[in-house]
Amino acid sequence: METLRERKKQRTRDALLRAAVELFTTRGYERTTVDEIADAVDVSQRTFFRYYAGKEEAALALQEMAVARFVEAVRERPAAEAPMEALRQAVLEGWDTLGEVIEAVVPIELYLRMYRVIESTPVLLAAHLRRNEEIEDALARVLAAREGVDVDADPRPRLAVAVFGGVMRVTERRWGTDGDFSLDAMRDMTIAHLEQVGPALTKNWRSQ
Amino acid sequence: METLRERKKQRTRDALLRAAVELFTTRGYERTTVDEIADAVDVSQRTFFRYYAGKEEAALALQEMAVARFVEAVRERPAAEAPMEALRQAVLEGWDTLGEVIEAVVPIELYLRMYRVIESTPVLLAAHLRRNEEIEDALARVLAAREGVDVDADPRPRLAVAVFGGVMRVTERRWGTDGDFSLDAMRDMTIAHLEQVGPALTKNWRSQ
DNA sequence: GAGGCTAATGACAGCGTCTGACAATTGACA
DNA sequence: TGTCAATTGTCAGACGCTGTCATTAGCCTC
Repeated sequence: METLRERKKQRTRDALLRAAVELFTTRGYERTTVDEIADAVDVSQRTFFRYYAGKEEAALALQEMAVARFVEAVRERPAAEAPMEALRQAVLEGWDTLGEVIEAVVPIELYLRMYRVIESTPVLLAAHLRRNEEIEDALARVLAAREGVDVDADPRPRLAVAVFGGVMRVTERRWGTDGDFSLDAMRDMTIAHLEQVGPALTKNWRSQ
Repeated sequence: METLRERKKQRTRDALLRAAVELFTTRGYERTTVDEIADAVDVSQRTFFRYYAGKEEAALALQEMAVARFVEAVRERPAAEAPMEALRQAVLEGWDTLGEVIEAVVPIELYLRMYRVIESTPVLLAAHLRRNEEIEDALARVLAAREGVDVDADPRPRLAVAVFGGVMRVTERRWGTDGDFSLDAMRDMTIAHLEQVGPALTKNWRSQ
């Protein structure tokens, strides 16, 4: 079992995250200060920075949990699967099991609201996109290993992952701005968009 | 002809940009302060912020010039061209005429060095990626108009642009880290990567 | 070409993020 | 229980950025 010290740390860590997300989703990211977050948990500002490298990191922490799950899912996909299909299956798995990961810390509802905050806050969106690139890099390595090619010499792993990432970004954005803001809607949109990539690149858009 | 006031403003604007890029590429982005930039041009810190919204904007200003050119090139492509081909031609045009745009303010050499600074500085890379998304949005509208489809209802314009953007990002990254850091190398790599997108998505990587 | 008008600048004060340093507190473990 | 190490609070300060107001400098009219 864990030591008392570790449990205490985990508790303040979670409390800080909860307080931060709560404030971000109500008052907005820019208009909540680190002092307010620290005060809400009754710790010093300095302590906040010991748990999170900055406001940004706290704002993206939930996303990070979901993403870690997704990358793990890709790693565990059967080696026989084609690269794009492995990514597709893993991301769908991710959406289906999102609840388990998030609910351990905050209600899923808060996660969804936080999503929109990220999308509508320039500095957060920027940080989110940069993080996406790091993930794409990791995924390219996984795919390259699966297929037995050199990720630094052969551009195909990175290209495939970049295309997939691009499609997912389009999906994310439409999800955040369109009407149906549910996990099911996200699932359906993911499938639909992945099916239309091919046609969008090659076919004539007007003949429809 | 321009008034004296306008010429003076343009001169300080350029001087600030030159000083900023000069310092960023030698001392590094994080380790140069706004005060240092302002001092180098002999203006107050407050004046710097009147010309550039922040350090970030000054760091990305050169990129911004090149990108504006590229978007304009896409707009002027013949309407008969297929979407992806229009993007391809425009970006190649962009690389070929880069010198004209940049040399008006700083030597092209500085632009190339600044490129690597952006790529290796987390906050700058993040801002760069977010800006890319804004550009992709604009491009999607252009393509949609060309093809006569609704950009909000039909996902294909955004998907096509996202794929193109993803490929360009992979190219940028390899360009910055690989050996040959010249505009010609960038040109060749762009062509090669665009040719390999299709195969990377559909074909079996091992049968080669 | 003198004077009034307006735009540009400088100087100053202040807020918020983030870091380093040191002292005080609190849990771990013999 | 007493020692050691980890965690926290406090303080000082750097840096980015903004609002405010007085000062300067170009512009335009009479």
